Amino acid sequence: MPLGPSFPELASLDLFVSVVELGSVSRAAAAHGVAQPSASSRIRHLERQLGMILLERSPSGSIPTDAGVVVAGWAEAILRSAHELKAGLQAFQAEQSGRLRIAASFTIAEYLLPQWLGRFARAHPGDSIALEVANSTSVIERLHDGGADLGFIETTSPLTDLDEHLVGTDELIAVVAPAHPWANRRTVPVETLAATPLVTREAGSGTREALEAALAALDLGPPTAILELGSTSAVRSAVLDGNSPTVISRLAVAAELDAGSLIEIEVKDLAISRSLRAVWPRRNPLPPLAVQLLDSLTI
Amino acid sequence: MPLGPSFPELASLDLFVSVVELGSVSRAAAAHGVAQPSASSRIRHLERQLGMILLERSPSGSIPTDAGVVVAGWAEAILRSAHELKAGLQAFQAEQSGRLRIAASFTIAEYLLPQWLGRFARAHPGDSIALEVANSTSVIERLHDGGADLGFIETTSPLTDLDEHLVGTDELIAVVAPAHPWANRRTVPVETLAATPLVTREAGSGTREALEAALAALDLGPPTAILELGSTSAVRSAVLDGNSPTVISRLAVAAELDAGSLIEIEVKDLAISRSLRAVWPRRNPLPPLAVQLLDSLTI
DNA sequence: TAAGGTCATAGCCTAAACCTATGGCCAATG
DNA sequence: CATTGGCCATAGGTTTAGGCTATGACCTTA
Repeated sequence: MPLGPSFPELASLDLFVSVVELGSVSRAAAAHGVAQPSASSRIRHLERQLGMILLERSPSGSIPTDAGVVVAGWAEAILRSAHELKAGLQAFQAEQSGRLRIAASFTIAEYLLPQWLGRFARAHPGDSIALEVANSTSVIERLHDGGADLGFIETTSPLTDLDEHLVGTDELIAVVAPAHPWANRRTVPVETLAATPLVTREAGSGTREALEAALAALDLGPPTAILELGSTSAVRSAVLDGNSPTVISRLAVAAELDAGSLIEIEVKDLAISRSLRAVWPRRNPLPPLAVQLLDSLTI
Repeated sequence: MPLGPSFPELASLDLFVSVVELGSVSRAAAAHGVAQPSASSRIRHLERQLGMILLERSPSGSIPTDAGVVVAGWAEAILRSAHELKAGLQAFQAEQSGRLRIAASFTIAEYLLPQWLGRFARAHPGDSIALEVANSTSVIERLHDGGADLGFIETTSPLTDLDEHLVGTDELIAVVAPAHPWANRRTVPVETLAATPLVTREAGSGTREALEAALAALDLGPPTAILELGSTSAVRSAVLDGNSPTVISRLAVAAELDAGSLIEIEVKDLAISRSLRAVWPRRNPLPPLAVQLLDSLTI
């Protein structure tokens, strides 16, 4: 669902948070490289959008009202995510030039790395990090041919010639919308799942292949697809307001499970889990920046 | 630090995520209530800002490129926070009209409630929640005079006539920037802390009073203030690039501790911790919506 | 009392964003 | 094979939002 037409812009929230931090509109304006009247006007516009007074102006500066303090706290959460995106983008664009070159698989790059890189970038300003997103086999290839210093992959198979470090786990789980009949049962036999039309990713995707392999191991055929979509997001939102289940990475729906907008269904005898590992060439010494990144992940 | 001049707007990211979810620019445009060419142009603008192709266009719709999938995942994190702010704002503005009226103290409203309300609002669309922010004694007053159904406070004192439920803990801790001499020691005696000029909140603030009370209990005088600031944010950023310690709520600096941009200093013999409690009038039955909210906090 | 900081207002101007109308393209359908 | 109906892109015109400079009113501090 869209955010609505009169939602404040990131730039305005950013400016407002700066005002709160720096204690005056003028200083915040300077920090953002705009003229003071512009900043003043933006803040007033923001106040009208939100329908509340955020700052108490005085000739000696501006301090936030009670409402302002609260809104600033909320805005900071948004800005934190924005900085994470920025860090991720910079890593993306650095590509070949970085001091630390990371290759990561899809799921990790999408749901975990932004947070990790965001933290890391704030703690190591000035260090540049390059990020390449690929599938697991390509990640390993990049490590061997020297195109990357550190890799992140999800895999079940043993690794040769690579040192590794466990950084998390992922799991494929069945989920339905709260209105679905399964939502009250919370558990179904695997045969029922296999016989139910699912929303799925397209044939050939890692998620779908893992599911089909797990079913085949139980002598069950592949599930029929009632809807076949090209991205995890599309699958998720189709399940959110549709009435079909899907089997999807837990990481991709963690927020929805938390919020209760999707319900996890336990499937008896079906457990598809993958370790998330940091990997690097056994012989090459790990660059110092990589060591620090790994340290920051294990604290 | 500001986000930079050419950071994508929230509206553009929102639109792009919709395109990924809905599978076509046209549908996303309709969902956002703008004309298709406008949406198309916004997306192209976004692509030029980020310096990468996000969508693969075709006469049958648009699907994200690899980079697009990753960026969409990152953008979703920002939008999640934005929706939390929106939920908080709506609760703020509902004020008297809501079906569930919450009164919360500062720290909780700023650092915990947005997340809680964000989840809750997504799981209970249509229910309106009113939020009032005040200090702990006012919160209790609001419960007694019927102005609020449910309160959230941090307190150490026992409560009369109120039922309560523990929802977390807060703690005042000493922190310094990584460049500060204490950063390597990680621990100092309480006498040293008491003798060191600190960045503090203004006199009368809850944080400062709690610190002074804890020091007084050890027969130590109040700390001298090298800098006295009117908001938690201001204190935090002063410590971030200054060279003085502060004593501050752990919740307020959790992200910075994670990132390593602030270092926690253990102070021997000094432990100032407060329980965070949900409270409500003992006699009045808790409204059903309040029960559901409390349930969602304890899962 | 003068100086230096605060924020607000006024007036102008530019640039960005929107809309409607149109055209090219492909896929599904008769 | 042609037609229809979805998709996206382009063009041109209009509006609006946001920026800047210049100025004024106000308070604090030296």
